[in-house]
Amino acid sequence: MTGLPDKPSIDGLEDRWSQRWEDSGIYLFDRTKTRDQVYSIDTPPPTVSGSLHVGHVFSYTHTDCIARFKRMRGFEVFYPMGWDDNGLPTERRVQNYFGVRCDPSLAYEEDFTPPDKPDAKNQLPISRRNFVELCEQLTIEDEVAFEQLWRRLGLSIDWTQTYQTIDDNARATSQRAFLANLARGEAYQSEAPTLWDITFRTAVAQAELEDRDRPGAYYRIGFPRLTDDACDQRIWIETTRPELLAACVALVAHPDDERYQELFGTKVRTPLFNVEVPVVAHRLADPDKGSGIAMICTFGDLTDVTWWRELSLPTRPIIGWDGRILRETPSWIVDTDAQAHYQSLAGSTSHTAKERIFELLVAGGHTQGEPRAITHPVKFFEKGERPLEIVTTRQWYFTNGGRDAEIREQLLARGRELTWHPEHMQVRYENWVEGLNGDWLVSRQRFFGVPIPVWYPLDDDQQPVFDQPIVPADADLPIDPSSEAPAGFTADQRSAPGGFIGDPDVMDTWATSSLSPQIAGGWERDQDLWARIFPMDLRPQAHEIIRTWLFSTVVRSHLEFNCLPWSNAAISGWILDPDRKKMSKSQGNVVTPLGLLDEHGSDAVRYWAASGRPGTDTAFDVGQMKIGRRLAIKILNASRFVLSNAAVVADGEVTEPLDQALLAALSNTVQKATSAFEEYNYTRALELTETFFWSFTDDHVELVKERAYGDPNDPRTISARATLAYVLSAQLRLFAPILPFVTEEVWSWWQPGSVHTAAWPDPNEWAAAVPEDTDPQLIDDVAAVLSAIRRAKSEAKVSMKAEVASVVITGPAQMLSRVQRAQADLTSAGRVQQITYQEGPEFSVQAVLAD
RNA sequence: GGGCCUGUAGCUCAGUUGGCUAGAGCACGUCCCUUACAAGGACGGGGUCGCCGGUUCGAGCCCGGCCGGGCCCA
Repeated sequence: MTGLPDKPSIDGLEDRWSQRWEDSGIYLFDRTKTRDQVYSIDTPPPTVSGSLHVGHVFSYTHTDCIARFKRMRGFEVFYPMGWDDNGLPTERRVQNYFGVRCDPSLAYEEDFTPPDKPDAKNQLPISRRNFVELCEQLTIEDEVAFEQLWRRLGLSIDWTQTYQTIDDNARATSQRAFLANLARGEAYQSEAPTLWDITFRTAVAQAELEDRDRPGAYYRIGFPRLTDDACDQRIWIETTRPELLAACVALVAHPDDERYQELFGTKVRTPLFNVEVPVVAHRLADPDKGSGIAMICTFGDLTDVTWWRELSLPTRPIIGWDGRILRETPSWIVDTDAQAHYQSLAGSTSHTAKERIFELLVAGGHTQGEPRAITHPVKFFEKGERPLEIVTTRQWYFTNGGRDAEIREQLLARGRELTWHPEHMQVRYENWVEGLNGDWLVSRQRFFGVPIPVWYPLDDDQQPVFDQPIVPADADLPIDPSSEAPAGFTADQRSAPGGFIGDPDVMDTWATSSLSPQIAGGWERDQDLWARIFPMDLRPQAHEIIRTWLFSTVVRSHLEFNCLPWSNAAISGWILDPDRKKMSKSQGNVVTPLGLLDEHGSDAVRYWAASGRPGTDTAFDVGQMKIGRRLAIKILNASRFVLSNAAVVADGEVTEPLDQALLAALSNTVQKATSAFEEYNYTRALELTETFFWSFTDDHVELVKERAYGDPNDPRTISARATLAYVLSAQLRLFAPILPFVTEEVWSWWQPGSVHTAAWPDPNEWAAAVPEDTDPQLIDDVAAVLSAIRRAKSEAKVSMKAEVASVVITGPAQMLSRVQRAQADLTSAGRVQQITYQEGPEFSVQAVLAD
């Protein structure tokens, strides 16, 4: 006990207590505990190449409230923090910051120092390993700042369990898991049509797609029929991508479409390029779209890919990896005029090619009218700015149920096995899994990521033998195949006939972050730790990454361990700005988290965060923080009052009915708040606690004030003080998960140890002090009378100290008898000279003020 | 187009398995400088629970339709 301050303040509590918690190590994970005693949390690693915003503060607070609750419930909480520094955002920052770019073909330079003056236009090419080192260097600075913010916010993280998604451990874990998938046949390579971002020049997975509405136009193109060369009967199709005409492999209509029945099985000729293509039928052709008949190209969209695959159509690619029309005239264009047409398009972007081909179509009379403008959804890489193309490349995939009904069923079952908070978020998982249209494409043609840990032998013609990948030994992980040689080879055999090459690609960011339980929990690195924490208890995260992070983590765990990675998923909502829109970047940057914590105090900001229910989007509301701040101050002041009455004598006998009723009401509150917290509803728990607290300070404290000030040997005084002590202790513990700083401060005034390692209150804790038949209703009845007396004074515009000559209370007999048992407290709190009781059906109070 | 969530006081939100006269805080108004707290406190006004219909003794809650907002997926 450090004694009571004269003028308590909540300012400065954050620095003081976060330092003490660090010094005393109360959040460190105790490795002697076994799995059943542990509560383990798979914390989302924030992306470090940006800045934290209020949305982070919001959701991380939710998790911390749960962590603190579980800790007080007696669990040993495993609560690590990770930093997600792997991936594109960091790459771009490093390029700009240091003026370098990654060239994986270069060799590692030992003592590389980046240019003094970064030249953004003339970036210095460096090896992947050097590039990665710069990424690590830059992200460390961010991570320090992030950690400080989290400490300031009061997250009860074990800072010795921190990881980065690009550190040695994460890379080794990611590669180890990849190799395990490879050995079991769950990772495989395939040469296949792939969604491709032409800006970043990398493959993109289904999970990274987004549809954006873009203006486009239907171009009408006539295809002459082969059979009717006598008359000019043409098939008119409408397409939004006329520039792919040279890549056309067929026309397609719905099998039931009456208009085209006679055409199925016949052939037509592409205008301008004179290539014969069949007319085919497929259920995916939409009779209501355009003219109901469409051209199939290599590849205009994903439906083209489906048609190509299901109808065994030829492959006629004309788009290169840079998104431009291939320069070389394709072999299937044989006619001289057709070749000339093609050459007039070669090398141009799809935009230019589109304009050019329209001119050609007009000149040749192959089109009718002007293009018909429309707005249609176009697929984009979520981080990209140009429409995706589809190109055929060799890529690595993980099985994820997208092509295998059995695995899909198993993963759907995992989704049902998981406990979702709130429940309805499971639907998003189901929708996603049911809508998968292929396996998980994990290879990326980027640099700052975890390298795919394989090499390929080169044959005598220097051609890689892709189906015989060379894998590293587990002990050598992590490896970088672009700078290290596989066992049995020397470095100078790289790229030589009979030698080897490394796989140039890195893995998708999600391929590594989907292993966050494995990375943080020591899988294959620290089996002792792993056995104590896995499967984990909780995955907290936002709802927009259910399809990515949550799903991919379930996939990896299912494949590797045949179980769920955690039993609960708590999905947090978003922060909305006052216009009900998702808090935008510009808004978020104006309101910096640190500024908020400075201005309102951490407890106040946490209060605001905790008032947003799990899964519910919440408005950014400074008003709510002000309420939180007021609550924290109120806790300080009320506690000071309670403790200044030497209420520390907690073992005194509780004899007064009012006190007993209060303790009974407290038990109700504790019981309800506990259930709410057990259901991850920290908002409800807070609300219950807060409601009890305000009636405690407004009514109970006022009622017992005089009695508490009385003779320390008077049983009535002892009862008051003992009750205040019970109630204060319980309330501090109830508030502790939400308001860790102010509760710890008050706790330190009179209790040993930390409130955060104290036991969560039990509804039966003070049962011995409360007779069985105690009715907590007494509290509400007395409060109602007190309130009526105050109303009389307020209406008379007199001070609350004013004397009341007489009070007549009318109400049902049972109520009157309850009030009567607290009469002495009532008369002293209301300064009432005389109380009389009158039985009646309706409750009413008549107060006559003294002169 | 399909799915999910959501609509309650001027604002932000509670409202348990359907159950007396629908709650809280903020804001607003009136009052009170009271020995825990004036950056406080007491008291008060304020709602056709989005709209229409149905089930029920009884609907903010359950069912159907419509309207508005949001998200996910096509």
